[in-house]
Amino acid sequence: MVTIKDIAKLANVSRSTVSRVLNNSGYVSEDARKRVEEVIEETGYVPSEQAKSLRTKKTKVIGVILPTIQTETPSRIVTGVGKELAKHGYQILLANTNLDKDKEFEYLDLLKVRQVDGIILIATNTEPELMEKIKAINIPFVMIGQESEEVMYVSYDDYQAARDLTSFLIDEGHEKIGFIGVDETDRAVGHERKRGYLDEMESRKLPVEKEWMQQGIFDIDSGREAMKRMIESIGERPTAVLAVTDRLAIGAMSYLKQQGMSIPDEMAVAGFGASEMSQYIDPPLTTVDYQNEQAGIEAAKQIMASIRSQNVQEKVILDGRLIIRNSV
Amino acid sequence: MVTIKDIAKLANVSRSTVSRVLNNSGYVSEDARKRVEEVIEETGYVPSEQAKSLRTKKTKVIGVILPTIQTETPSRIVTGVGKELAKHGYQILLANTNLDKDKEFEYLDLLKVRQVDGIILIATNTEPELMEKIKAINIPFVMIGQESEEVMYVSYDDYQAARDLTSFLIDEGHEKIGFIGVDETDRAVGHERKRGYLDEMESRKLPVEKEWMQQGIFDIDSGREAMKRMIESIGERPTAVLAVTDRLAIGAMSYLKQQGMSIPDEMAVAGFGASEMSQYIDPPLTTVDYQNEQAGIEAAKQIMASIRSQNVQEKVILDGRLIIRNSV
DNA sequence: CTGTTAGCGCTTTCAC
DNA sequence: GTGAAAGCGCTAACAG
Repeated sequence: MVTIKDIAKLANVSRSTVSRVLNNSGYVSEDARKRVEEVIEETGYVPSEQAKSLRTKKTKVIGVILPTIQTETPSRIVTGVGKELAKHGYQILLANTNLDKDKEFEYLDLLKVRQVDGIILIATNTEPELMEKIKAINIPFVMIGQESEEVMYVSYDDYQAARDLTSFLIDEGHEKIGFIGVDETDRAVGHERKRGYLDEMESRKLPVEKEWMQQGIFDIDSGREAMKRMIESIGERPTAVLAVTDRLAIGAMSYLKQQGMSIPDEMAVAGFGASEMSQYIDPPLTTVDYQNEQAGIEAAKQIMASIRSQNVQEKVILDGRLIIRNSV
Repeated sequence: MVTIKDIAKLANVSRSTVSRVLNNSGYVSEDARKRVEEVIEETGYVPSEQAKSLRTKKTKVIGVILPTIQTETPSRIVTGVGKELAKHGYQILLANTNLDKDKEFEYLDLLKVRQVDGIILIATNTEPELMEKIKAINIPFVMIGQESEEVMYVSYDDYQAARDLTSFLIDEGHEKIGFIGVDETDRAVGHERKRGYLDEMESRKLPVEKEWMQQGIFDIDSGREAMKRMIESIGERPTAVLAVTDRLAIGAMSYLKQQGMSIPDEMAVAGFGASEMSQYIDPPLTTVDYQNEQAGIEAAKQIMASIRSQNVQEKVILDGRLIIRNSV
C-alpha cells in the first residue's frame, strides 16, 4: 500500500508538504506542488480515509437506522438521503433493525462507536427512552417520519393529509366511512392519521361506528383481514374505507374483489403512500403522495448543516399530495 | 472523549493491559482485569473502531454496490447480507448507483479508499472492464446475480428456471408463447432467461414468431408497452406470454385487462421474481421464486470466508422455485 | 503477568 | 514555503 510517506520520498518533500497539496491548505511552491502531483498520478495514491478521520475526527459517514428496506417508503427515503449525501462526499452506513425495536438502541451505540458524523433514523415510534438515548448519544441527529420536540426531524403532515382524504371521500358523497389503521405507538401513521380521519368526520357531523374502525399491521394480509372483519360485522356497512397505508388498502381491495364486490361502486377505497402498485392495481388506488425521496434529501441537508454547525431548521414538515384515481 | 489512556490511568495499569482485557488476548491477572472492567463500566468507555482499524487494517465494514434499492430483488438481497454480516459484527456501507453504470467504477474506488474489508456487488452486467477493475481493486469480492469466471459469485439458475417455466406453459397446453425480455447486457436476466425460453421452445418443436419477442426495460410501464406491441402486431397472437420480471408481467397484465382480455383464458401470463404484488394482483401471477434473501446470506458467508481466508466456494448457484398461480 | 516501545497514515502547530 | 515533531486511539512485539 502506498502511503503519504512514499509520496513524500518520491517527490523529495516532507509529508507535510504532500498533505498541503492534498488539502489545498497553506503555501506550496508551484514546483513542489507539481512534483507531488506527478508522483500521486504515477502511483495512483489515494489518502486513507481511515487515518484521516482518526486525526480529524470526521468519518464522512452517516448512519441510517431503518425498520426495513423492503417497503417503498424507507427505500425511497434512503435513496434521497444517499443522493444528497453523495454530493458532499458522505456515505451511508446501513443499520437495518428488521422491525426489532431493541435494535434501534443497539445500533445507536454501534454507530457511535463507529464514529459516524451523524445519524438519521427512519422512525416508527417516539418512545421517551429512545428520545433520551438519542440525546445522550450526542451526535448530529435527524429523525424522519415522526415528530418530537426533543430532536430535529423531517416529517409529513399526516393529520392534514388524513383530513383532506376523508374530506374528499365525503365530498364524493360518502357518509359511512370505515378506517383501517395501525397501532398508535406509531404516532405519525397510527395516531395522527386516525385523528385526522376522526376530526374530519366529526366536523362534518358524520357518525363513526365502532366496527368501521379496524386495525392491521403493516402488511397486505392484515389489510385483507381488517376488511374482512369490517364486512362480516353485523351493523351497517360503510360505503368507503380509508386505509392508512397503500398496502393495507391493497389488502382490503383484494378481499373485496374476492367477495365479488365492485370497487368503487359498492365500496370505495383509499390509501396513503403512493406506492408503485397503487397505480397498477385494478382499479387504480386513490392515495396520498408523500415525496419520500424529498424527505430523505431534506434530512440529509439538515444533518449536513448540523455537522457544519450552520443554521439548522429544527423541523421540516412536508405536505402530502392527494392523488385521485378510480378506486373512489 | 474517554480513551484507552484514560482507562489505563484510572485502573492503574498500562494501555497494553487494557487492550488485553478488551480483546481477551494474552494473560491478565484477575485483579487487573477486574479493575479495568470496573473502570470501563463506570466511564462507559467503548474503544474507537477508527483507531483500531487503522492499526489492524480491518474495518469490519463491507461495501455493497447496488443498482437501486427501490425494487424488491436488491432490497431482499441487502436484507440477507445485513442479517448475516451482523452476526459477525460487520456492517454495510451502502453504494447506490441509481442505475448509473459509471458509478459502479467510482464506488469501487471509493470503497477501496474507505478500506472496506470486502465488497459485494449486486450486478446488472459483467462487462470486461468492470471485471478487470474488480480484480485490480484486490479486495475480497463477491458478485450477486450474474456469473463470471473471473470472480466469486452467487447467482440463480436463470437458464433452467426459464426452461422450467416455459415447459410448464407448454404442458398447460400453450403452443404459441410470447416473451418479454430485457437488454442482453444483463446476462442473467436478459440473456439466460431468453436462452432458456428459446431452447425449451425449440426442444418442444414449437415455433417462435418474431413479433412474439418483445423487449422492455425494468419497469412496469415498459411491460405494458411490450404487451401492447405484441397484441397490435398483425400476425398470429400468442396464447401465453413469459415476462422476465414480475414487473414486466404486471405491466403486461395491466394492458391486457385494460383491453378487456381475460387472463388466463385469452392470454396466460408468467413472470420471474416472486414479487410481493404477484400474489395480490388479479389473477395472482405464476412466477419463479429466487430466494433473494438467501442469496444475500450466501454472499455474506462467502465474503466472510474470503476475509478469513478460509476455504471459499468460487460459486454458489441457487435454484428458482416455480410458484403456480391462476395467471396461467 | 505487565509495561515499554514503536507505529498504523494522516494533519497540524511551530520553527526555521 | 517547508520540514520536524507531536499526536489522534489503538495494537502488538518484546523484554522483563
